[in-house]
Amino acid sequence: MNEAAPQTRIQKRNTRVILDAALEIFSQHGFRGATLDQIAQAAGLSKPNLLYYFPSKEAIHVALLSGLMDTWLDPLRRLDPEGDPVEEIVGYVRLKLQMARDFPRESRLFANEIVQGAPRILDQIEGPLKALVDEKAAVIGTWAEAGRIAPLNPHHLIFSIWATTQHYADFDAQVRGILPADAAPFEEAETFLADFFRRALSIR
Amino acid sequence: MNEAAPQTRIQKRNTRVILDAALEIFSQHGFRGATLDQIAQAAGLSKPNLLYYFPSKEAIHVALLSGLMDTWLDPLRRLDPEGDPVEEIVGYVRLKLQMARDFPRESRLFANEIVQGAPRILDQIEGPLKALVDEKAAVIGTWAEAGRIAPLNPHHLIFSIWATTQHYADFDAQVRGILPADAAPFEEAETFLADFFRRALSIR
DNA sequence: ATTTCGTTTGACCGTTTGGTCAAATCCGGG
DNA sequence: CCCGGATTTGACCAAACGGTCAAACGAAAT
Repeated sequence: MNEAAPQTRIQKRNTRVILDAALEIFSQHGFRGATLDQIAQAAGLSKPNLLYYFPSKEAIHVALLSGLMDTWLDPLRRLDPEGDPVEEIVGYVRLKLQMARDFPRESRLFANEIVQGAPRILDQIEGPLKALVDEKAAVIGTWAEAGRIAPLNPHHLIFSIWATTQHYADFDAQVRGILPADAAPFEEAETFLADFFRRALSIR
Repeated sequence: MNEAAPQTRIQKRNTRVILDAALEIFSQHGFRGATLDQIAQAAGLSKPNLLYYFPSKEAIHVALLSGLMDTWLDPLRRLDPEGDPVEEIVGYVRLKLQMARDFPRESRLFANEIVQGAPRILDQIEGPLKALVDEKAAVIGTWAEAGRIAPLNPHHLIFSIWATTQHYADFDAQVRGILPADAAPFEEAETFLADFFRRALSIR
């Protein structure tokens, strides 16, 4: 079997269906809390059929995580060293919040994994993720040194952006439990976070 | 059995030992990922002995969550309406960050629970937690209206404090994977967050 | 029509898991 | 020292779980 090149279109379709179902289940229950039967049912397939496309439960999980990592990092990659510093960062905040709104399952998948020590993706964190963050932190650092934004630790600034935006996906249950029933968390958050980061960053 | 008043001192000791062991295991693996055998071993007791003190695995989990909720909310309760607005809020940030540093297991326990939809504590969130947050948000709201801090949505300001501080406990694996090996995440975070919130809040 | 290869499944297996129970052990008060 | 209730445990159970396998099915090509 040629693993590098997935062949038939039915194979492509089923792996997609499986990964989507697995995302739904894993993000809701975590790796250990999810069962192959649940994933199989959500995918509309039988359990042995799942294991025809993926060798194990863990293989599905790993495939999900590494396949999603790129998408997840994309907004940060777009932070432009040539742009206006405050607008670039606030724009990144907005993009990240939109991702939390539009892809909450992906956010919770990572959250589940990292809260439990990131056993399956620690190497990806220490490798490509760290490299990208270091690169962009350096950009923000030069902005700070040039006096174009407030002098704040760039790495921790990035952490604060991740924390505040992903909060609305990962802790959705808490946010909605506290806000009034008719509130629109993500719309309110967009206004708040844009103001908030703009105030913290701009030099006056 | 009188449930309202735990009797013997051996009962008190063992329930404490069990809850501490359960905190360790649940916070590392989540509810579904933790096993009674793991908890029993961590507590130095046999599995049937655990179930002599608690009727079920879920009962241990619930006891932990509700017992910790009070402690967890204490810093917010101390936010003083009569104090200096910016200093009160920055002080709250500091306290919350210290809790993340000193009680990461508690933080991760809640994180695990809420990420998965808070099925076991949704009523506590919508009840006492919401009440306290609404009360303190109102205080912050009057500060904002009086022009003593920047005009920011109080509820979302509180969310941003929770998100940024708990991030260092819940996503510790990621933070340490990205920061240099010799970094001191919590010390850096204290400086960063104090500056950050002070800049965002203060009127200049 | 037959071959061939990709796909699907019912039945099954060994292990793990939460929980039970009767019997044994411990321990303080009389 | 003895008694009765509190405590502890080895043995056990049923269900759930991840995973296997041989057999059946499907469809396209010859």
